[in-house]
Amino acid sequence: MNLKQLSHMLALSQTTVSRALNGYPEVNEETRRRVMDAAKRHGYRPNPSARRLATGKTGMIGYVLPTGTTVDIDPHFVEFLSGLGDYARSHELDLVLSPADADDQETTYRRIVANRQVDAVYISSPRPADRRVALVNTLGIPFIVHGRSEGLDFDYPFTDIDNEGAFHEAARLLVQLGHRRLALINGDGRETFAIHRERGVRRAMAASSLVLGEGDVCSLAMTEENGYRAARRLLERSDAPTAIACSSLIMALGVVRAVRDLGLTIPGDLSLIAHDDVFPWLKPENFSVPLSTTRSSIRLAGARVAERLAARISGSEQGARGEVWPVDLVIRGSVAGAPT
Amino acid sequence: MNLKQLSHMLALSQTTVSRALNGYPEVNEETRRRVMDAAKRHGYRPNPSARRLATGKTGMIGYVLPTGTTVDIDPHFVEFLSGLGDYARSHELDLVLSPADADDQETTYRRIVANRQVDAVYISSPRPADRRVALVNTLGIPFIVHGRSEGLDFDYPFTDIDNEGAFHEAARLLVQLGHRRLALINGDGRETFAIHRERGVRRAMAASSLVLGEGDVCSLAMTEENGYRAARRLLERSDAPTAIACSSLIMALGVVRAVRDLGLTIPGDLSLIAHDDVFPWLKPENFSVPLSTTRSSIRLAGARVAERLAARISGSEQGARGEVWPVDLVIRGSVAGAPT
DNA sequence: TCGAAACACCAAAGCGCTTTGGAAGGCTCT
DNA sequence: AGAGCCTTCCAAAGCGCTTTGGTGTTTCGA
Repeated sequence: MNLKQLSHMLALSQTTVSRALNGYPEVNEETRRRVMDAAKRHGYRPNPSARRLATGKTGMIGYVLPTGTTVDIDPHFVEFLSGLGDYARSHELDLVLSPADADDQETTYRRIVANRQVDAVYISSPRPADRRVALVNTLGIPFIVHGRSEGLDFDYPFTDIDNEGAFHEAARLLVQLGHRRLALINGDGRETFAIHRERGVRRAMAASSLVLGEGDVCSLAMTEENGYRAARRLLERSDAPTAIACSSLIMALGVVRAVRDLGLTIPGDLSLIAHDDVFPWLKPENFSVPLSTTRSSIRLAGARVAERLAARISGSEQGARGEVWPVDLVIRGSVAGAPT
Repeated sequence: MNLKQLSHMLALSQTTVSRALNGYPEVNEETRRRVMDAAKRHGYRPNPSARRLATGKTGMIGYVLPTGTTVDIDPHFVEFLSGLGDYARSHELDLVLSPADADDQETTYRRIVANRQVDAVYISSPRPADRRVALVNTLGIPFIVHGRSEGLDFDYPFTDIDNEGAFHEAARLLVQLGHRRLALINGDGRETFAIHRERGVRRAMAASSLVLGEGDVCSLAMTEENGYRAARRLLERSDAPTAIACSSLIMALGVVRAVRDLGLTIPGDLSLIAHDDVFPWLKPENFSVPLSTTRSSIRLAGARVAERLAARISGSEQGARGEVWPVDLVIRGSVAGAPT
């Protein structure tokens, strides 16, 4: 059932039927009702390929997925996706993932924009002076950055959490509890979020004339194994830290294992605070010693990004507004005063 | 730069240029070279929207993503996606995720097929007599099932791992080691993979005249917390199992925690074998007691599914061939003879 | 009563590609 | 030399929608 058939059946022109269906004003309400009714009754759905050729609108949002045998997709991605999908579903949006060589995403961005494959894109895990952000900005496709870049000479729309503030608060608490030697087990140091978190810790320490030494911060991919290795390295030093801030729950698993392997205890020998993106399958309160966390639901962020993308597509959002969400600090058993 | 401009610039018809570019035989090789050359020089890329309207081919594969605030996307998904993306990238395929109400995926399947939004789809986490499989089969779109359904009155193409065989082997080993009371901490019991795994365990036990009691199998969503709860429930019984087979590494984390909480040890009091889908961020060899596993890379499965989908789209694969991959049994420190 | 504005509708021209149905020219073969 | 066949190209008709640029009919103010 296509438009021609439907309009023929209604003894109307395609123009009128199309307009009736798309809510244009220049059509009699009575006629519109007839058209709407017939469309529903015959299950008419405009062919998206045709509509898309005519309008350029696709009803899809895009994401360039870095791939490669050595590239691991972040497990956070799936939670973000949950939120995004949740919103997208209620607005009849689809998401298209365009796999790209991790080292050459630019080609793919150019392709999807040139081909008008999607109405908008989002960018995640941005880095300082991120070239992808600069690229999509000049290409002129609507976009939202999940996270922030830095040092770009233009403004752009983003949704981020207050990573610096979160880790500032966490470190401040630890310092207040008497800890003098802190360490940070961070994510990939090239990403902005990691930089912000480090900045937060440093700022809190500086307020008490403490410094985070070169060896006190580990920036690694967020795996359990890396958490373990980093913790071992830190804790086996003679001036081992008495408190650690950790960028992910998964790494925290490794930290806990290292602590146990070394015959130490939490929080007796080490206080630990980790960032929690809120996974349904791994909860900080269920750690053998309940884990204090800086908490922010990445799923909600996904929904929000989708919402803003939709708003940008429809034109109801414009400009380069960035929004920064506060992060909760949740205290549980894994922190205590510094050992004397 | 569109076809009309390009053909005009070459003083050829659109027909000829189109055919030259698409490798049709009825065009002079010399001409083809000229066309190809000009196309490359001017960066001509056929507009996919137009091509798609004309041919119906989209260059995309589809996946219906169940969503909802109470629905959690499996973290396995992201690993599968890695593999899929890896293959898709090298074949210029994109993946479109269509979010759907988890309780009504049928509408979405019908929509993407009716709208010809994708060339093929894959279905994951199938259940016995899965309606989605039946649906896409009748809708006539090329598809591959990742996993298997059961009790369908037709054959269909799938790629699955030998879940039954894997858990049969695991249980057989445990029985050989003298264990008499086994338990299974499984995934969602409505899914085929879970049924197969249970079947494997039962078969191995039956061979030694053992049975898996009603209370010896827990079928739950694969979270750390559920692993913990299930293990506690099992281990606090007077006739606690001396060996557990577990369907996921994440649940195994919970099992290990429960064992520790109860003051028991692995493998002294409990032998544990878990299924490992091979996550980069959580490895069985890094468990405090290295975990024995049935191992199968879900990432490779993703790549294989993509490969088969591409083959089906191009027509080079047909029929309902199902393939079942063997699973490795990897013995590590978490298994030992039954306590006496 | 007339002209203008408002209303309700339509024919046809895109959007940019593929594909059908030729057609012109050169070749072979008898 | 003429029939028949390749080879190589082309004009035009789709694909199914939106949108432009109207037309005919009412309504309304002056």
